Amino acid sequence: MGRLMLVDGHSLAYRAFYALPAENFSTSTGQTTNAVYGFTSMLINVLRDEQPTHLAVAFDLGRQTFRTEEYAEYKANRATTPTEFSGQVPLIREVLDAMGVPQVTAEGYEADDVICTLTRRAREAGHDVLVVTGDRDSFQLVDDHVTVLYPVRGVSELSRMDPAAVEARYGVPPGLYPDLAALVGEDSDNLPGVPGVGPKTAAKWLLAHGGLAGVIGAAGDIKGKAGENLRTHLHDVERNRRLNRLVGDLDLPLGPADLERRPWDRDAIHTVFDGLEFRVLRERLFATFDNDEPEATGGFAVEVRRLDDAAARAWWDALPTSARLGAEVVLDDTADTGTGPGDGVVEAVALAASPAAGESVSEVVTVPPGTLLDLARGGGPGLVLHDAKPQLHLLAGRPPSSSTASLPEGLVVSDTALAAYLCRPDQRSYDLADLSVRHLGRTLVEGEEVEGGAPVEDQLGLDLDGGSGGGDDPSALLEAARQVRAVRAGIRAAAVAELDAVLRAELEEREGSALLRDLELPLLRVLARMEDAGIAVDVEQLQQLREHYDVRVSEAARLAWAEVGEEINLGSPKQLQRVLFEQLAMPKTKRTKTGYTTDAEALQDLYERTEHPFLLHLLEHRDAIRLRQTVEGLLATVGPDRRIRTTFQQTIAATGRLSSTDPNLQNIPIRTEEGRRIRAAFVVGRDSAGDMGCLMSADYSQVEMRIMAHLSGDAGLIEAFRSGEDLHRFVGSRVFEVEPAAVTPEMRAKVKAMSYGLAYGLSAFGLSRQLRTPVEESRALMDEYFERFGGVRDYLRGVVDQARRDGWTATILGRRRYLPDLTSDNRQRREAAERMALNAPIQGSAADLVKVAMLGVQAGLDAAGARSRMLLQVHDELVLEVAPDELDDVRELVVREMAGAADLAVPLDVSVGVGRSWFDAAH
DNA sequence: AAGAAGACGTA
DNA sequence: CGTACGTCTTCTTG
Repeated sequence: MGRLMLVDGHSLAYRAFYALPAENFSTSTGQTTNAVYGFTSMLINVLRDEQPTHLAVAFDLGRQTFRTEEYAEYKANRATTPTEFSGQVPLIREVLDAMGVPQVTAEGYEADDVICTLTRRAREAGHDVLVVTGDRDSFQLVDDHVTVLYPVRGVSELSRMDPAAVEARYGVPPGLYPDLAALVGEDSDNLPGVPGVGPKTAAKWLLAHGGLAGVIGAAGDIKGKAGENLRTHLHDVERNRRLNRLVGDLDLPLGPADLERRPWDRDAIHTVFDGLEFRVLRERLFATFDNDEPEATGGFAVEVRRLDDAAARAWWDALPTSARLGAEVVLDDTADTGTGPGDGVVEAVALAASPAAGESVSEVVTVPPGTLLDLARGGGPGLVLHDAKPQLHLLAGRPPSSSTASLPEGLVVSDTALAAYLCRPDQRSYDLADLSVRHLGRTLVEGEEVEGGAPVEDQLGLDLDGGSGGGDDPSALLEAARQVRAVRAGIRAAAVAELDAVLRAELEEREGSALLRDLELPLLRVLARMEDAGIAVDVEQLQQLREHYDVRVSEAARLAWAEVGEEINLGSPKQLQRVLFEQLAMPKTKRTKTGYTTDAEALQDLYERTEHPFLLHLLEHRDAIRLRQTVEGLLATVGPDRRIRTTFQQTIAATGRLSSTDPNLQNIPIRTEEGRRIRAAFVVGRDSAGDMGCLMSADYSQVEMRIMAHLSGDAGLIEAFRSGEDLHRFVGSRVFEVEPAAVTPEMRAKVKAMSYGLAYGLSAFGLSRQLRTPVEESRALMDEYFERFGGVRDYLRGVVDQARRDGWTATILGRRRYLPDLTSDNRQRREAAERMALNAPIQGSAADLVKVAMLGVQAGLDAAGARSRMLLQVHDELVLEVAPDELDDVRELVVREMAGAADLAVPLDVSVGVGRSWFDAAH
């Protein structure tokens, strides 16, 4: 006895398509996903709620069926299927494939017939059946063992149609429903019924005459207008009944026995859901899945021994020096350090040796952090951490009094988050629990992820909530909590140990091992030291700036409000749209998903056309409020030592770049005069030994174009860089066939935009929009450009071809980016992937170079025992704080390391500036 | 409370 | 209809 769930795929997808606003569901590549989302969401819910043992989804095959053959008008009233919808059906099928759900179709028949056939056969096998469909014809299948779940109100709610429900709704038992539908007609199928006969009349007749045959037989006796209509439409009614009868004897490739639910392909689900950008839905899916089949995804069983200093030393010494230990700090987050949320005290480090084969319970020890650091200083086993940098900060203690620089060399031999990132840099997170599920097929059972933290406590037989069994001895409770923390960290350490082995093999396969070992891993410590250092700011100057911008904000708002006569919220695009396009009836701008854009470019354009002063005040307000917010954000993060400490993210950007958060110091304004005042507030500070001398900013000039020249081998471009001539002037003189000296600023601007656009996959359309010139002109420019620099064109083509063949692009150092969408049937997705393929080797190689340079600079500073230190990296720029007497040495070091980061076909040009502030150091 | 959308800062 | 990010506000949804 099982429970078979049969889903009408098209019917539900259609419901979802119309229930969810398409504009709210699209991927970054422009694929609409509302139907996929709605369908999948509904499926997850219904699986969760109904727990079927068997499952299949039926799909229609085209529009030609035996019904259209009998009656050409069948469903002919339906508008042609929107392409937005049909494009999503294959995606839904991909989701189902990944979920291991069988799909059944039958040529010439509809999904309903498939469902009817499977229902019959399942009933014969003794199963109960649940039919999930938005097609009312299926009500004829309902009986004591067959229930239809019928969506009402969009996709969020399913109505449970059992015999009683059908009868309550239509006044007839399920068996008579198709008779009733034949009389009443079905608009959605273009089947007209008897005029003037609705469900009430039809039910009355059917009950009085025992069914449609009876009604037809007694047609002559039925009085009134309705009876007359019945007699003139008998033919329609009989036809309706033939068409709405579901076929129950199809020859199908699959029977109920083949539909038993099977394990889902986690990797496929990740791939599919990544592509669809369904993050929450994936979590819901796994939540449902894990609850369904816990035995398929056992967690980590650990046995934790707490070692004191002496025991830890003995344990450590017994390990082979080549051992790799999965590690995770044990954080006592109940200890209030008074320094903010998420802080705590490292009470121990959990260490897990790689498990011996067949071992089901991992042995984990926890050791005191001080002991561990001591031991590691003497060499021996290395640690593998997951997302090591924050843990290194915890281990090192809080700057400025402590620094990760003090941690033992060789402490961390790998980082599983970095390894996973190098394997697949496009993921948006490298959560240990996700990776564990994905690569180990094991659920990382963590207290936080389960209601009430049950699993770990269960494993320990503890009751932390202070309930009846918990006892009220406070020290016992504290001890129990400590043990829970140790077990949680121990589980993570055990997972890391296993993950390390798997990811090392995977990374090796992808030829990324050296990148991890020689670049990212050493860089991790460099970044940690930069984060430790922070950058000094002039707080008073920032406060003055805030006031200055604040005045600008108020003044601009006042003037803007005066122009429109009401105090609208100038930060609300919605209210702005109302004022601009309705109240002031300005010409419409570019469309967005929800209306018309009010971005700065559009506002500027509108101003040029209307000269309405409101627009100027609005732009002024935007600018000022943004600058004020930037300053406020910075002020909020200034530490007690007047320094700002960012976090560099090493596993976010798919191209290999770093990113900076909390606060983001990679997007401090520079383009406008007003914005640059913020840069001037970043100043040289002091270290433990006293005042530093100056800030130094060193950046690569045109690094991406140089990499393009190198990678393409284009003789003209290489010559441009070797000649020492201004790049854009040189290119302009070639493209426009004039002497370099005769290149006008306009010509230079055009080729400059073209050159930079190349690396982004710029189109003639995009170029024309940017240059505000006709498309033909920009196309001509592109043609001329490629004519002169044919190597560039050949290279760009070659990159995409290679990536399509191999599935990935690679940088100079072999950093890969996988782009499966290059072979997508969806043009939008494919072309977006092509642009990424063009850009990834260039942006990524630049990122490689800067990282190499950073390692070199750090090594040079360390070797010299310098006080000077690196503070920031802004993609092609390094910012350092230089000690007074080290300026010349550091300048020389930085230029040497940056320029020598790679041996390219063109020189790497580095420009350096120094000054009291970041602004002054700009050059 | 959490997420989407729109806007905009950087390279 | 140009790549890669992060963060803010407003608005919508659960």
